[in-house]
Amino acid sequence: MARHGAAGLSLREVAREMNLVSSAIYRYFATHDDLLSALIVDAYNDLGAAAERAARRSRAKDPRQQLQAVAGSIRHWATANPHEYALLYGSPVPGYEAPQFTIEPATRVTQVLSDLVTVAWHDHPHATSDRPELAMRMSMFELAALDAVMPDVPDRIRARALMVWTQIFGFISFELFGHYVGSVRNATAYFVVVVDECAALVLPS
Amino acid sequence: MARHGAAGLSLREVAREMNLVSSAIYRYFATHDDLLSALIVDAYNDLGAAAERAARRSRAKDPRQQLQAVAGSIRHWATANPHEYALLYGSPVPGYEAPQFTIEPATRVTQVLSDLVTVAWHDHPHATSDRPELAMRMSMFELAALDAVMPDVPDRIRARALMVWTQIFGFISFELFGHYVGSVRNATAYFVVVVDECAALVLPS
DNA sequence: TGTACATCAGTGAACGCGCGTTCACTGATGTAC
DNA sequence: TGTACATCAGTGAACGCGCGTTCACTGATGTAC
Repeated sequence: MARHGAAGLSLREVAREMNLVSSAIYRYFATHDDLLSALIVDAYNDLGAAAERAARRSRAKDPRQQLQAVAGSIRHWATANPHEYALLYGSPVPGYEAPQFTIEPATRVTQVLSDLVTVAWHDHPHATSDRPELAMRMSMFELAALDAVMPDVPDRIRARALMVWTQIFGFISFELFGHYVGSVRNATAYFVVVVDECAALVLPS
Repeated sequence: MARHGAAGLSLREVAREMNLVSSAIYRYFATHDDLLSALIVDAYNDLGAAAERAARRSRAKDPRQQLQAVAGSIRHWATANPHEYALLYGSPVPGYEAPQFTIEPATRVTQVLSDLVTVAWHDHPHATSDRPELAMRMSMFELAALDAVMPDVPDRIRARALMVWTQIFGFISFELFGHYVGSVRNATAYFVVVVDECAALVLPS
């Protein structure tokens, strides 16, 4: 229903994009925040579906290429839907608190990355490079939700998987929000290099 | 002048925080965008100064601890000034195009990181771990402004320095914008681990 | 098959609000002679 | 030392605009008998 207007933040703008009068929105959503939540859920599902599709299509390839495929699909989605991306990963909307039911769609894209790392680990358990200091520090912080997400994967790999997740979205945010202007000339090529460096952190070489 | 109101985006809000009537702002800034630019420049300088201070204070320590100090100071500033951080690194303000003179203040914090890597490289030129594939890919993309920034440092280290920069700000954005809720329990401890992993990428071990 | 009524999707006018911007003004401070 | 005038920092009312939200409404579609 609200699929068309996902670009804009304002209720009236969304209505306009759907060729509706502003009050007609209240037929579907009780309040502005409800509309926002629906847009957010829609966007998360759209992104999640894109990542899942990329993972499915690259299933036969080696883990590194799978990561490239998934990361590339995330970046591609973000570039194609910059407003939606900013809605999900940009500054939080002031006064808006995301309700519980937005969490599950948000985890879909994360799940894809986690599964990739988990499968790769199970296939080659000891093949990932490691540094002892990191393992030592692991008791200092705890990963909560990831307990269920990456079963049997050691904490140091989990910590790095979270880093990779951060790196990918940090890259996309920097690129879309203009912080690479003047520093990176070919963002697409640089992204491939970055993802490859990430792969070295969490995947068997 | 505008130092007090750096938290809010709206001209009237800034005026309010300075205990001024909204029209009084026009004594100092011709338009809303000019005010915004001034706030942005102020915030970049504030952040840059904090990072420079951290670098100066940790000059005697080893490169890894210097990186921890600088990264920690960036995160500390962001946590203490979340609105300013969002203004600089969150979603771009719609319709606002940052003028040229905001670029130089923006590079201050980057410069601190670059200098750190450069000095460490010059002290121990061959001590940084390396992977051949990365060096091969380097011809595919080009770093522009960094030519002047990290003299004599090889491209593969430059590429990683940019990754580290991205990782640090990606982390802070994820933390401040709520994407670690449910995944990371002790963000401070995890940040130390992440920065240490970053150090392994660009600094001599 | 035809009439009566309920449901549904959307309209259009109106509200109060905060916004950026303008404009004529006030009153304090500084400078000239 | 005192008066006259210019400069300066800020006031306060007003403007048009887009916003979220309300409310009574219209007209098409579906259901009951």
